[in-house]
Amino acid sequence: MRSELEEAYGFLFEKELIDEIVETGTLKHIPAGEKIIEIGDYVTSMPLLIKGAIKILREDNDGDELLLYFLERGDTCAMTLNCCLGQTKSEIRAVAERDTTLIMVPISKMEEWTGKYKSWRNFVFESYHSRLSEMLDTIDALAFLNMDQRLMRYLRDKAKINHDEIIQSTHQQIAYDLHTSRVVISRLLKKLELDGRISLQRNHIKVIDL
Amino acid sequence: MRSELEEAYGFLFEKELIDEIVETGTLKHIPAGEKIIEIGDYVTSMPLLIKGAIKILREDNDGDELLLYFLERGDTCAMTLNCCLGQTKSEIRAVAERDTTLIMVPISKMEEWTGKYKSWRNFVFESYHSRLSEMLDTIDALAFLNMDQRLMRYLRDKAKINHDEIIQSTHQQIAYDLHTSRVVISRLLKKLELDGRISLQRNHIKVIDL
DNA sequence: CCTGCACAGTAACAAGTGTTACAGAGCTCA
DNA sequence: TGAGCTCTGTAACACTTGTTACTGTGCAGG
Repeated sequence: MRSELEEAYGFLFEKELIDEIVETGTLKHIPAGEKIIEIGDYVTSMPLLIKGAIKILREDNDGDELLLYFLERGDTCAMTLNCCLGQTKSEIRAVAERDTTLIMVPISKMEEWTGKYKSWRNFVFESYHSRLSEMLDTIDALAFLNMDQRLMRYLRDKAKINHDEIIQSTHQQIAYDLHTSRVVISRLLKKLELDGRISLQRNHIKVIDL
Repeated sequence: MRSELEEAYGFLFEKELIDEIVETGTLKHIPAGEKIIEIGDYVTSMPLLIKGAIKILREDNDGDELLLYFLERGDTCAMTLNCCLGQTKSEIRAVAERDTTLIMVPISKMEEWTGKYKSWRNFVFESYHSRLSEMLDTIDALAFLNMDQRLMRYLRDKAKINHDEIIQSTHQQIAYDLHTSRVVISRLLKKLELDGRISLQRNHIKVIDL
């Protein structure tokens, strides 16, 4: 655990803080596709992402979903921070995008470290900062982009987060993430293929030039 | 300044912190409609809202606007916090929705107080928390609501923030905030009037039941 | 009072997106 | 090999939203 923690966070946290994390945190492996946090869950520990990737989803009353953003190594979930500090239920769902390794830190330590370690404070603020930026990007996409551009952005992000130009998704899964219908995605993907920007196979998409 | 500060924040901050704010902060009055922060500005002090209301706008490359949310007394702008801490340019525009009074606190104090005062830390975290929640609401509205529902939500919020069921706006101004066209707003407002939910006059709208 | 302007109402049409329906292609497993 | 399933492609249509154009109304200033 220590070595993994040092690799992902060593340049951020001082040694004493790393020691405390190793002491109180627990390592957790999550296979791809598995749910990590569900809407309405009470969150009692905060995840530090060591390896893998997580996608954060919003859901409305009718069960319709929307992808908010992805998290990578070195990230934490500001939404979870939010819940921990506010002692409220989770407003979002978190799903492992790939096989993922986390360190779970009990929230009881949060307040203590925030007063004690400047590096921890900076990390928490930096997390909020990143997450606000990602939310702004999401809002921009929703407000200012058409579905074809949102789809391109999605494919770019997905290829990047998985370090793979082959995207293993069905049209239906993409439609859920973008909160639209499968037919719309098929239509637009076909158009992107005709434009030579992607190539389509059953169950996966190869990004060529987006 | 002290009395106003105590009225708006006294229940939050300890006396020593209030003293420091009084010492280093400057009071600022902004008339309704005036710009407070422009996109791209470097932000060097943090506003504490004493009186009035502010609206926070996002803009895309074509100059199209979108209202993100309103701020009221006791709020601060997490976006500004963001900029201060990250030393980056403002990603948003802030405009006085009504005549507004602020206390501007230089960012140099921020880091110091964050280590020193637990109440300040809580306030900053609480601000991030509120703003993330508002952003989530905005995303929900964009992703899950039709324009008629977004318009109703807008009118409700606007009436609430101004403590007035008369909304002093032209259709064009509303269209800008919701990032749509004047014709669309006129159409939907007329429908709301026919449903008995609002009444329309030149340059203002009266909320009846939303 | 008249002129000019901003604002609001409305129609007709265009574009983008969502829905329904169906067909065919590819995979799995008996 | 064939049955059953999932996934994809496509057509036809409906709905929401955006655009253009024109009209009328109310207000301000000369």
